[in-house]
Amino acid sequence: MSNSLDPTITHYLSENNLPFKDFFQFGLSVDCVIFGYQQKSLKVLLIQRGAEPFQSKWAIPGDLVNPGEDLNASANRILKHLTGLENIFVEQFHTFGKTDRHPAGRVVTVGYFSLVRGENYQPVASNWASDIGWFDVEDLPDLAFDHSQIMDAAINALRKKVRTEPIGFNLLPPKFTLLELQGLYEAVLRQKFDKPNFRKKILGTGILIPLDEVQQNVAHRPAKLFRFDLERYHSLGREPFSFEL
Amino acid sequence: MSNSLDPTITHYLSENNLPFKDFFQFGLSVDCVIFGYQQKSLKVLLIQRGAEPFQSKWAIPGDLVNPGEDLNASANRILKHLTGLENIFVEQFHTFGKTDRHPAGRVVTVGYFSLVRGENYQPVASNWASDIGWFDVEDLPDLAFDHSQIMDAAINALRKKVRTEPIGFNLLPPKFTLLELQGLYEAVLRQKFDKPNFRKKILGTGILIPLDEVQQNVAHRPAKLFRFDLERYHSLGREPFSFEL
DNA sequence: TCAAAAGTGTTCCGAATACACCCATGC
DNA sequence: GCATGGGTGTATTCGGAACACTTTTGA
Repeated sequence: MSNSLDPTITHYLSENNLPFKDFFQFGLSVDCVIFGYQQKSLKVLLIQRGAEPFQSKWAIPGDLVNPGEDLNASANRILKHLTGLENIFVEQFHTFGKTDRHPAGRVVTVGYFSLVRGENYQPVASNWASDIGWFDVEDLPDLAFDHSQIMDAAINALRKKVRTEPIGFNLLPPKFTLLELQGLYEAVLRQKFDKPNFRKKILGTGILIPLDEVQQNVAHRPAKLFRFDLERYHSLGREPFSFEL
Repeated sequence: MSNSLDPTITHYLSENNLPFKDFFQFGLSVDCVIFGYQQKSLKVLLIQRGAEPFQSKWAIPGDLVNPGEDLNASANRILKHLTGLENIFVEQFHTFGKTDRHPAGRVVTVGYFSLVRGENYQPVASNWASDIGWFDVEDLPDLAFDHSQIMDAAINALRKKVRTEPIGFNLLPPKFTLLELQGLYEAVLRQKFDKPNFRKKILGTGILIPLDEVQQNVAHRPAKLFRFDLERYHSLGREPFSFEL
């Protein structure tokens, strides 16, 4: 990475009598809202801060971006650090840059949300987290910084995205039943669906592959297992005009 | 804005043997893709760079964020500066932070897109633009930096948003005909619509107010004028489950 | 009277909805 | 047997697509 200056920038700075350092003085962080689906509820993974400011407050996991690190790499690093998982679904949704959002100075944070399966993560104690845990999205504690606002935006982004793209599968194990899938959508969208119609709709898309496997050890008729077919999804034509999703 | 340090940050830095300055060394800019609708086509406003790097290349208008300035304020400042307009539709869509995206160093840019009506702007020459002009989105020149990528993302964000929320009206004058509205959607979505069905669908939403006015001096039956009713829109219940917009 | 665009009505079809009903398993 | 969830079929309704048609203006 070069330290030479962009003539455009220097020109601008001298025109406006501004010292150079003021313009490369931003702190940059990534915050990652990690969603999970457990006990038929949508959950988020939060950490409890181990230091001031906001010591002992719950917060969205995040970290400063390293100077030579891409934003996505930063988000993946946080996920790896916290859950031990790699190659999981992660997506940027909004950047928060209010001047007063961080008491230490101008720190702009890029918000990501991530979807992980079940509880198969490694909770890792760290220097910046005294505790870590899953919270129901319907019952969240007060959060540090502007994290409540970031959380709201993340949940809205998830709800919006889940309606138009088949990302919900990232919250389920690779093999799942249709009623598990329905429960997931009901939890995310806070909405009940009719079982027969849900089946028809999902199966009608052709993006689910029925497996030759069924549930084991259940006190009722065992359900057939399915898996999501990403290839078939991509080979579909889409997007009618709806205007009001 | 305080210059005191976040103990979390300093702790982290000392733990990792990293100098403080490395973490507040980010440059931050805002790039604003300005869309317009003219001659039945979707256009964007570009500037021609007056300085290196990428001198004389076309680029998305943007600027460094001032230290005490919110991101949205920055976007609005750029719009005001370039078009003379205030209070116009603007929305953040994505943040671009590849380490090598700017030759001068680590500059992260927050992408916004904006919708303006017709050509009622004041093209302003400036120290960082040698020229300025509208380009058809279907026929764009090579752009400076990673701006082609940013432009693609902006167009996709607009297409996605225009399907689910009534933002298209920001590209039209306050009073418009249904066929003008239809032409706008056709240009943005690259798709033809059936006139009778389009009318029924739009009118059926109840978000358009018919005015007691018609077109003047047209060589055919003059069309009724309508305006968009934001209040009525907000008082609507929405969102069925579509999964495939 | 003709061109051009505005505006309406009707038919058809497929998807979404609302149900009623049967099936397989563990206890 | 019976409780529990798995799974299917059908009738109805609603909205979208296709398209034929009439109306109003300027030239």
